[in-house]
Amino acid sequence: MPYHHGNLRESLIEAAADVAAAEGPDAVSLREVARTVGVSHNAAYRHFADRDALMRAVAVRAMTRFGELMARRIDEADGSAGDDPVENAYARFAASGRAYVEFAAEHRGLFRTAMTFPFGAIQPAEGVPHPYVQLGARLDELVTVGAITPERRAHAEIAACSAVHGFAMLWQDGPFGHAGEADRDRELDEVLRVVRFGV
Amino acid sequence: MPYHHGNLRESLIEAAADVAAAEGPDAVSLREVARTVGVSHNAAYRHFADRDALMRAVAVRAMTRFGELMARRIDEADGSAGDDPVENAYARFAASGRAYVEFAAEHRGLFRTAMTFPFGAIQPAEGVPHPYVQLGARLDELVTVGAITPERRAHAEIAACSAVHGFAMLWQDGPFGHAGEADRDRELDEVLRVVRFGV
DNA sequence: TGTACATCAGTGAACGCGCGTTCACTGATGTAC
DNA sequence: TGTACATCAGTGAACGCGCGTTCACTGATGTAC
Repeated sequence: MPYHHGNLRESLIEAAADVAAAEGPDAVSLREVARTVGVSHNAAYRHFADRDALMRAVAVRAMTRFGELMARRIDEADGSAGDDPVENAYARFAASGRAYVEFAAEHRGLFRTAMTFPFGAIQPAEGVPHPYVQLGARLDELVTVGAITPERRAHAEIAACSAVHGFAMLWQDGPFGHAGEADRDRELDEVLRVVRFGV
Repeated sequence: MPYHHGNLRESLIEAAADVAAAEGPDAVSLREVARTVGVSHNAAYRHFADRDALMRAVAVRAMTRFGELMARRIDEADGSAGDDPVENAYARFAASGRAYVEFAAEHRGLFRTAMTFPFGAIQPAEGVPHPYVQLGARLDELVTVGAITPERRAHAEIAACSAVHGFAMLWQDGPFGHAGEADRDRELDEVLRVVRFGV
């Protein structure tokens, strides 16, 4: 073990996210995290002012990764539904919802940590759009393309966010049994279908 | 302050729920709860084996109150939509969803505490049906009455639970701004409308 | 190219804190006779 | 009706623990001359 870790800041964030995934963000302690990384418990103070600063850093990383993943998934979906602009807008909308659930499931610690801060308190890194902004942009697109009326946009947003967020929460800890990734995607598609034909 | 409190068990549960509402279930400590109630910190051990037993008792109370509230709201909605059995079934279904959000909002501490236990681990008191069982019964009713097909029932349940649970979560801590009770009910009705016409 | 020195990134001991839990105890209450 | 005694419901001191944080320190690295 070299005296200088080399990448301590990043390693601490990662270890904190791991604890948060398993036991919740409240259970994260500086000492345990430092122990995991193999460093004395106050080496962390070289990189973070205090425990709260570490948790904020975890949340910022979460928002950044979250925003990146969503942008990528939306991009990948572009054009997948053919030439019809309405279908395309729906495909991009569905992709953003799927990315939401994917991130919550695969990066549980990051997601849960970000959720402990008041909404809007944590912004992604420079250049990465906030996930909720991206979701909102999908709805704007649906309006532009004539799929939903401007008056119904706000309601649609609330319905879409609720469904997607609730699904993400309940799939993991709730009554749905979290069978496998394939089942998850299939059920989520059904939920997104309900949202699409309900709005 | 008399030597015998008289109702210590109940008071401890209530105080624990209050802390859970404000700072989350993880932040509940036996000592603080006892302090709040005005009793020495190990008087609690007369009523609960340990901290976990207290939290379980809070969760059981939560499920019981939750189940009672939902049953009452469903009952109140019965007949409110006229004689059409389909409309009546939808009215009862919507009432159960509204009760879900109402409980999560007005009994935040109880709700959050119940949520910390794995799904199904906590049952309501004798004679009170579990909220999710009641929600399921509403869907069965919709099938019986011919409003949805049996094949779509499972999907409808997931969509309904997701939307309602997500709405409850996001209204409080999320981007929706939790304006007032009236706004909440209006928006929730919109979400329930989306679910109704989506399934 | 070598060396003095500032700076950076870590160590290890110590502090005070609130916590869960246990122990030995005491005040209040109910019941048998 | 009075009294002895078991039982119940509380008190207060103490223990050990892991935590966040601070302090004085040291090893490694980079840079000016």
